[in-house]
Amino acid sequence: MFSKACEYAIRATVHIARQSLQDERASLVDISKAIDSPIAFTAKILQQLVQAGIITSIRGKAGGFYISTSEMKEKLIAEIVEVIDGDDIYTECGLGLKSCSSERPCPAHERFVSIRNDLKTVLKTTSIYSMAVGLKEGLTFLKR
Amino acid sequence: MFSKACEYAIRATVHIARQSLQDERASLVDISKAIDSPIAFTAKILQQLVQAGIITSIRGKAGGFYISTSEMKEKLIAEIVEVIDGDDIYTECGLGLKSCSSERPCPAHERFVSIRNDLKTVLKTTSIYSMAVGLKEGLTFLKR
DNA sequence: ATAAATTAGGATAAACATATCCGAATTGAA
DNA sequence: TTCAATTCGGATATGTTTATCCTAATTTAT
Repeated sequence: MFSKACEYAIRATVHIARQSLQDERASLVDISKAIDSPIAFTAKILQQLVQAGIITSIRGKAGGFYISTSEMKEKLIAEIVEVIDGDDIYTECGLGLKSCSSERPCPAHERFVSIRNDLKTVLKTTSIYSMAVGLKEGLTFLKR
Repeated sequence: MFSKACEYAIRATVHIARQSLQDERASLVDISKAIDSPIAFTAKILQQLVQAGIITSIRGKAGGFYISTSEMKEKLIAEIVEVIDGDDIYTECGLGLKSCSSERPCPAHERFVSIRNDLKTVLKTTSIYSMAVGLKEGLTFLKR
C-alpha cells in the first residue's frame, strides 16, 4: 500500500505529535526507537517532512522535532502520504492505465473506484492529532 | 497499489480470456501489444501465471496462451494478485506493523480495516470472466 | 572558548523491482 | 527432415527503494 518510507513517516509523525502533546521534543534517536526504524533512513524522511512543513525541527543540543497542537489538528495523513509517495494511490488506475476514467475505463475501474475514494476520504479526514491521542491514551501502538 | 508486474499480469490475463472467449489463442507478442507492456518482462510474468495454473500455455508453432471459459469463471483477480504480489495488500498493516490487530492496533487500524476488507471482497469476487466480457463488448480497455 | 548533543546533507552500498538478451526446447507445417 | 514460430529459462543490465556512513552546521551548557 504505502512505501516503507511512508510507513515510517506516518509512524514518526504520530510519535512526534504524541510527545508534543506533553510539550516534549522528540529526537531522531527517540523516534527511531519508538517506531523501530533504521535511524539514518528515518533521518532522511524527517528532513522531507520538515521541508514540507509538516513537522518542525530544532537543531543543536536539546534539539529535536515537534508539531504544535494546532498544526497537528490541521495536518492530515494525506499530506504525509503525498509528500513521501505522492497521490498515485488514490488517483491512478489500479491496472496502470494512463487514461483510465469512467469514460474509458479499465476492466476493474468500476470496482476499484469506490475503494480508492474511500481511501482518499480516510486519508483526507484523519488528522495527525486524532492518531496521536489514541497513542497517548495507550489504545494504539507504533511498533511490533 | 499493485506492482507493475501485477498490473501486467491482470491485464494480460484479461486479454487472454477475451481471446479465449472466441476460441483464439493469444501469443506473447499479441498480448504484449494488446496491453502495451515490455515483451520479455511480460513473458516472465506469463510463466508465473502458467505455473500457478491460472492460464495454460501451448508451445511450438501456433502455440500461445489460453484459459477455458469454465476456468475464467472460477478464477478471481485475487488469485492473480496473490501469485505475483502476495496477499499483503489486504492482510498487512497499513503502517507496516508486524502484529497489528484489533487487540493491538496501529493508530490507523480502525480506519484502514474496512478499506482493506472492501478491497479483499472486490478481489475475491471479481472473476476473470466478468472482466473479459466487458472488454469483448468494447466497454473497457487494456491500454492507454 | 570548548565540548557535547543534536539536525542537515552528500556519498555510497545493498536489496529489490523492472527490463533486456540470448539460447534451448517444443511443435506444426512445408 | 528441415524450417519457422512459439514458449521456457538462465544470465545480465538498468532503475528505484531502502539503508548506511561520514562530515558539516547548529545550538546549549560548562
